[in-house]
Amino acid sequence: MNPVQVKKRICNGRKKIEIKRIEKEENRQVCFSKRRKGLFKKASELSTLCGAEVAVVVFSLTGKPYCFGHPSVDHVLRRFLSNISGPSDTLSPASTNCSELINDDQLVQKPFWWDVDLHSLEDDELREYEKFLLEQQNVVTQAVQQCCFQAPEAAMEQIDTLPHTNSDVGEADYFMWLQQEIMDLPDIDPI
Amino acid sequence: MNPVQVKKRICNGRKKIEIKRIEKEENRQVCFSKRRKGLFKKASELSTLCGAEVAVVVFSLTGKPYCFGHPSVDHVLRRFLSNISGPSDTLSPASTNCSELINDDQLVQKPFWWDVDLHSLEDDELREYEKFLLEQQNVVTQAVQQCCFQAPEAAMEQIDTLPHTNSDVGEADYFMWLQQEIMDLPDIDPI
DNA sequence: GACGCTATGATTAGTAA
DNA sequence: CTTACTAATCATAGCGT
Repeated sequence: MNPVQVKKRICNGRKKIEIKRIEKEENRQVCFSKRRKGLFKKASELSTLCGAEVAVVVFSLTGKPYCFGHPSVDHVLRRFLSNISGPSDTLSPASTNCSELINDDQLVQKPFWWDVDLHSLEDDELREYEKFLLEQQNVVTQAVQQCCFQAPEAAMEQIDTLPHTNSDVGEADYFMWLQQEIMDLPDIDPI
Repeated sequence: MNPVQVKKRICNGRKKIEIKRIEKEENRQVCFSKRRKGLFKKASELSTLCGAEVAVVVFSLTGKPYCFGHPSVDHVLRRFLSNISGPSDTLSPASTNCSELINDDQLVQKPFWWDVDLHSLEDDELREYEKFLLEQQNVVTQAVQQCCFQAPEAAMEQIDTLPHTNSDVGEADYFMWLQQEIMDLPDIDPI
């Protein structure tokens, strides 16, 4: 090994990585390939060591799909989807093989689709989510309080002036529903 | 630190791992918890660094589901399932144009995945959602108040005793994040 | 594109609290 | 069920091939 090579080797090694988008196209490509491989390996080890069922699905920026699963991607996704409820239930045929889960009411706590895995959120997304919760809650509590301590008609007006959510999807429907709720409930316990 | 402790510490450290099922129940449990966390972190890094879409679904031996996804589990799984099930799929049309969304950063204001289309919810689901918001909000506001008016340490303890969400998925991660948030923010305006 | 290399940072097994 | 700790092992960035 000559001195030049030694010097180069010294400059090698992983720098402390900053977790943000890699701008350089080629580096990003290489990093994706390596880390995808590493991710699949980790998933494999987890399933082997702990007897867990794992499925991983990855889409590259170019839209190419990669997947890993134990005992199979299909098996795990079917099991998972059978637990999920919500508007996306066009996937229901996939749940046919999960009778043991569906029939066992004791064991299965069926999480609603809005039961968020907060670990998956980036920091800014978490802050946005907190903000979202605050606003939504503000709307609900104020509306209920209005209903309890004032005339329902006043509550109606109040709702329209409340700070809304950051969602443009279904917002109108939400408030329509909320107003209906307040009208329908004769007695609401103050919060 | 007494000599006994020192001796024990010397025996610490990771042994060369053999990738096979961990027989000892407790060790397997701990290992699962740690490696699941690590797996999700890796997945998160992959999506951030390389702009990839990633979904990870894990079932523990006890049947408890955990999931991670960016931009969301649902999004990635829909895309995946629509890809493998062919053009005449049973999925909603909304899932077919993912690549367009991704490539058009300027035009598309990508809605956060929690921006719920409330109109699509059944009545009981709406009530559940309201309950979910109330509980989540309760946790957040009380925690923030604790942080503002008491010592952060007291807030930490308080958080553990707060009513949790109805979600078993990611609950622990949420509180982990919340605690981290409170520790990181030097100044929080009281609500 | 993929693979080999290697210093370095990241992960984690075993354990105790 | 978590969390902290430490040393041993692993993963990988930036190279070259």
